[in-house]
Amino acid sequence: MSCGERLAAELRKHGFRVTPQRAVILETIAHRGGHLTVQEVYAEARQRLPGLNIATIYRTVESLHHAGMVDLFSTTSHATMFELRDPANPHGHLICTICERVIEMELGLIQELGHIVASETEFELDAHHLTLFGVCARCREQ
Amino acid sequence: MSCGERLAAELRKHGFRVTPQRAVILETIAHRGGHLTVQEVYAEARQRLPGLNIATIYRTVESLHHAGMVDLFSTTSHATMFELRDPANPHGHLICTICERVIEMELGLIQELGHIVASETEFELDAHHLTLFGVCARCREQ
DNA sequence: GTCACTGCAAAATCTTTGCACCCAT
DNA sequence: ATGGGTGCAAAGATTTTGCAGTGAC
Repeated sequence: MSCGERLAAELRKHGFRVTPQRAVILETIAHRGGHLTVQEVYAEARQRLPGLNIATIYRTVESLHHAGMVDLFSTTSHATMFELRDPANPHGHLICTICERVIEMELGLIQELGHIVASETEFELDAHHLTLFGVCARCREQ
Repeated sequence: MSCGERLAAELRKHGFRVTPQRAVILETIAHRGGHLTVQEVYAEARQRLPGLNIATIYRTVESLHHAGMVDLFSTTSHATMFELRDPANPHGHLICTICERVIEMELGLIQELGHIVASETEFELDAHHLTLFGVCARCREQ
């Protein structure tokens, strides 16, 4: 089963119809991987499917988010970012407030942090989109 | 020295002119305390100083942020939030992704998390505006 | 055939910017 | 008197929404 077919099956499993728009959007997200903004997906996906409207991207991303297929997170700038949720690789994000680079954080570390926070507060971190802000090694040297 | 005078002195120390607009904006922030959006400050401060423009709030907040007097952080919705930086009480934020409530996190906990992250990555968390997303106790019960 | 989905256009937010005037220093 | 700060208006960017038509099921 190809990557596209797998995603289509995933869509149907969640009760979504598999439209050309959604196929292209999902393939774009899967192909680019990592961390994307709506604008980035729009720029790339419209080349593969001219006429694709940006409102469709927003609605698709929102739907996929509700279905648990993508995770959303905020960056220091104003755009909302998101990525495919891969059950095999849950992770978090370290975002550099200087260069805005996004670094992935291992599950083990997230769980460690989650346990500490849970033990000292009544708060339960979401391991699937834990996002921390700070300064990366590269920017700290400068 | 009153609260207003202290903030005015703080402004001058950073090389800012003390205008009526800035005085009102700072007093509003200090009075409301905690976590505010630009729109919230605008709504309240314009009542005290009619004619106050929202662009002034944005410019003031940006200036104060550069001077280290206020911290900015992102929430799940689109508005940027900020608060006065109080050197006597550095802390972080736990934001509930369901009710959007903002809970303060103690410095000790932040430092603990910061050490762990630093030891396992090359990333240095900013203790003055560490923000974590998750689900608060109240929402988890429902 | 249904109705979820899409494109389009318009609007709603949030934020930034150019410019002329004003006032804190 | 200087130039940093402000108001105003306009633009920019991101995101949402109403509506009519279309295509996946």
